[in-house]
Amino acid sequence: MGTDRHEQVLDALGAAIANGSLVPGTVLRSEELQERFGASRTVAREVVRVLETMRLTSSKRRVGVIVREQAEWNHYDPRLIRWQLDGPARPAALATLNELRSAIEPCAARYAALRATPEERGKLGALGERLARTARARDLSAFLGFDIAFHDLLLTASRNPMFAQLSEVVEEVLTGRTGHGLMPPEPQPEAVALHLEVAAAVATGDADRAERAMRDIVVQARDEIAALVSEVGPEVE
Amino acid sequence: MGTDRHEQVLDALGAAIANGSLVPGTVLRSEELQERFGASRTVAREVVRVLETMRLTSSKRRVGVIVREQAEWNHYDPRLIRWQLDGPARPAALATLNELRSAIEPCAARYAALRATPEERGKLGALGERLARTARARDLSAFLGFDIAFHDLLLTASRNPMFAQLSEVVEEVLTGRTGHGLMPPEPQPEAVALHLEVAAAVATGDADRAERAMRDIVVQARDEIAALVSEVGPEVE
DNA sequence: GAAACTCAAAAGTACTACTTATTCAAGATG
DNA sequence: CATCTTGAATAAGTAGTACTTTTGAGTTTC
Repeated sequence: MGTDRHEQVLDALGAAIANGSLVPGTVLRSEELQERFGASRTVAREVVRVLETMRLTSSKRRVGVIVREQAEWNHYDPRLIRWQLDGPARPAALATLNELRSAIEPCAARYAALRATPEERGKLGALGERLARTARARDLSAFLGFDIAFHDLLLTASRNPMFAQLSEVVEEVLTGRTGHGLMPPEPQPEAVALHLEVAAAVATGDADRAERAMRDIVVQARDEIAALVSEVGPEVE
Repeated sequence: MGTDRHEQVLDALGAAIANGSLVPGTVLRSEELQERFGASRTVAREVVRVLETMRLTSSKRRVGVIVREQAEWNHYDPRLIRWQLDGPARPAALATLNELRSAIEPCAARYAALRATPEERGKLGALGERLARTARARDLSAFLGFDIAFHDLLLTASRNPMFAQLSEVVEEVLTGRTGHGLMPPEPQPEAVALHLEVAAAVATGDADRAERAMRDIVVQARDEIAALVSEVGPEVE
């Protein structure tokens, strides 16, 4: 297995902090952690080190390991994102991530139009076509797959490593959306057209047009979600 | 001192990876690391653990510690950002970070208009005023301070922890810009007016207007930098 | 030549001993 | 009585040794 002792304990303790079971300010002693998780001193120490670099905790001599305020956490750590998505705050986490992606993607589209390789431009067009085909066929799961591939490729082609890293986030948001009834039962023709528009703009290197089309996409998604959420009431922070 | 052994070795090794001294694919054995940095086994192991969680390295039994590809790194880790900014790739890193902030801030302005507390709205207006005053007085360093405070407050008021975390990034970009002659010798009246526009839009809760004004700000900054860089030639990736 | 088997190398785990910094409190000093 | 000093207790930090597990690579066997 790829799950050694270290990872098990890290997941357990990290998730406990991420989902609020261990409120900020809580003080843990490393000896206490060894008992609670049946881990050796070595494992406990290394787990604490990792949590410290994720800024979930800070260690002080003579005091112990202190759970930090949420505002201090490194919210971009993939592990933390995972823990939050798997916890009770999943809806709030998805909302946060969706806001992030809606901010990034139009800008990523712009730079993709300026910097994508010829291969990437071609492949983006091909993905757009497949997107349109699966939409017509109402094959929702295939559509999702191509949608994710489309957005991932665009982020990669932006040649900005910080944008590219958000592929996982976009994938999570897109799948999370279809999985929770936050998507119409069949892909909207408008959205498909906009994807083709983005691909065309990238193909011709039209940065402004690519950005505008992608902004339309995320705005549309935002409005849809807002409409659906308003029926239930907004999520608390 | 706050600099214990662990941190020293982490900084040394992390920086070496971040600035490319240790190219991806390089294999390090933990024993080798102990010698090179004169560190104990404990320290060497914990440092490797941390680098692993930052996705700068991966460890495999029977092989060693492998330096990962840049694309796999967690580029949002504050430490990694620091190492890159302090290394030879500083210009490229600043460009990447500037693209990130220019993507985020308009969106952050939108949500700040929707979710800021009354106190925050007031304080933002006050900062806008001080910004205008120092601009008129041509006090560039005071202007920078208020500028940073303005953008930080806006990000915080967006109530999105992932946006709020980028305060450090914005601070770095803004200071890096003035520090390297990438700013006019005195603040541009247009930029100041746009900041006041953002503050006014947030005060009245006008999301669209806040987003638009902030977008104008980052676009203006982008064009200025592009104009100055084009004289020297574009930075390589 | 392919599959199974063995061996050794290096990371992972565990444990013990020692060092250092920091808090808290008792006691000295003004 | 207040304040400063000192020291002891505590918990994290560092060091080192011993043992376990995984796995890549060479070797044997069919």
